[in-house]
Amino acid sequence: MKEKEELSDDALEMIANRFRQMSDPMRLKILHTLGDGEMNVTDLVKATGAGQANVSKHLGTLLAAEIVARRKEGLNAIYRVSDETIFELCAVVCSRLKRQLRTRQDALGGL
Amino acid sequence: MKEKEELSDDALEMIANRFRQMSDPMRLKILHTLGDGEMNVTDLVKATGAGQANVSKHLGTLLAAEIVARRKEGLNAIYRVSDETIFELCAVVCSRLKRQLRTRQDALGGL
DNA sequence: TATATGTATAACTATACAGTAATATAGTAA
DNA sequence: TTACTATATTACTGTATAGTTATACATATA
Repeated sequence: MKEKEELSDDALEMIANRFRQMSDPMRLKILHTLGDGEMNVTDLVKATGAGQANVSKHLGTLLAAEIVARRKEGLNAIYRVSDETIFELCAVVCSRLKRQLRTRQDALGGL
Repeated sequence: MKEKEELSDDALEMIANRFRQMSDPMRLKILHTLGDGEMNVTDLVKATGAGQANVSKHLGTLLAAEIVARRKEGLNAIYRVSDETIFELCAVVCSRLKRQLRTRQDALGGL
């Protein structure tokens, strides 16, 4: 009977790495865009306003982390979100942020 | 009627910042330790094996992000987790990682 | 074949930040 | 007062990485 799940340094590293994938605004933008459905790189470049090389690099890291998947269709590389838990994570963070901001507003009271 | 919640660059930045707080193994270790209950800095230093300045700095950023709270008792600064959603986030990531690793194991099949 | 298009990669720059050592600050005890 | 303890902060170093430019690679088409 263990009092609390122990976390090895390796486990902490893996968990931290997963969060690090989500810690960049541009990657979040790419993932949010892919939430609408699969898309090729060129369209992602247009949708995000980032440079092509930059988008490609972000997709590479997301692919390595198995957060997105890729299929080729002729010249196109079509990406999609393969790990739906990222939306769950974002939902938790978003609602927390909203609550936090609302609390601050309330703190201002009648100002 | 909007097709999908739009996210401003500021919102993306805030969400990314929250994830960034969770993207460091030492901060995760500190938070995991605090999961057992409130603790002062010296005990956190012992529990994590990190340097005092390092722990103090991490606690400072976590405090600024309102993930932990602090109360003073004499010389001691006693910290506790004030944002329980971080455990929710960790739980999602952990179960995802377990599933991912299990899938890879299965991929090896009878090897 | 040559040319154009979509994507990936290499090399580089600039920035952010984790960790450390030394010091400062604040409270306690002698 | 001085000495001690707990915590915070400052200054610095090294490393990781986001973004850019140029280029390479792969596939399609003329």
